[in-house]
Amino acid sequence: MTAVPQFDPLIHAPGRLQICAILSAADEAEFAMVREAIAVSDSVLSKHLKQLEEAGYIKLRKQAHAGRQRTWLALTSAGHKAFAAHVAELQRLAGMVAPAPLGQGFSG
Amino acid sequence: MTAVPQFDPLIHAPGRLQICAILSAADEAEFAMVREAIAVSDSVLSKHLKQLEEAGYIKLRKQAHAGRQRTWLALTSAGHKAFAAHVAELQRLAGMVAPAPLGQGFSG
DNA sequence: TGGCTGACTTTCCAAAGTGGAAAATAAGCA
DNA sequence: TGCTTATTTTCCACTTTGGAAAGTCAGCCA
Repeated sequence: MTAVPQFDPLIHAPGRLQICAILSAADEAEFAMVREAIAVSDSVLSKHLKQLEEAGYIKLRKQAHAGRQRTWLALTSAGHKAFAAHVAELQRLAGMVAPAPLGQGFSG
Repeated sequence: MTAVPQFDPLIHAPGRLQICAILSAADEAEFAMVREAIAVSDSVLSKHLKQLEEAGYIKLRKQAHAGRQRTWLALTSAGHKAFAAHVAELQRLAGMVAPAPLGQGFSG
């Protein structure tokens, strides 16, 4: 029985899960936009990004040539894969809910 | 943009998410079975269950008439609802991923 | 009744994770 | 050089999580 999956804690943490979700939906997102989307401080977002980057899940692109320095975030292919895998696990959980009346032979 | 959901931390924690998943799949599950399924110590499981119970998400049934005392766990309707809602949020994330054929070639 | 056993529950404590403020750093510009 | 904007680091507090061990409770046995 493999019904109970084990998640990637790096992605599972709410904040980072949200970051990944945003990046998964958009090709790229700006630091400030993400920070506001998940409602955390600069420092916190920066730390999350660092973790994701060190894991090779995202890539930071600093666009500094237009006067202002701005950081754009994007999932790497590894990041996409990891996130997709995590979501797949989650969907397996979802599958446990939807179907229905299991749990009949649970007397042992 | 409401693409970024906020999760119920009580359910989102890996251990408890797994507990809920198990209970969601079965009508009832035994303490020891769950403890082994999620690979934690008695004390840890007990504490998780206490939290879920205090939130009204699960109910403990002590069946002590057959000689040994055994505790059976089951989600309450509130628990089912909360878990389903959480999974729905998760599926919204999944929806952000699914559309595209990921996993093939990502030159990111 | 007293003691034993099995099945949790509680207490105590260490380790990890998370969050924010503030200082530090980087890049471009006056 | 000094200012400004944008991010990163450091420092620190708080919460969560996990396990070991002691405690509790119910039923059995002598």
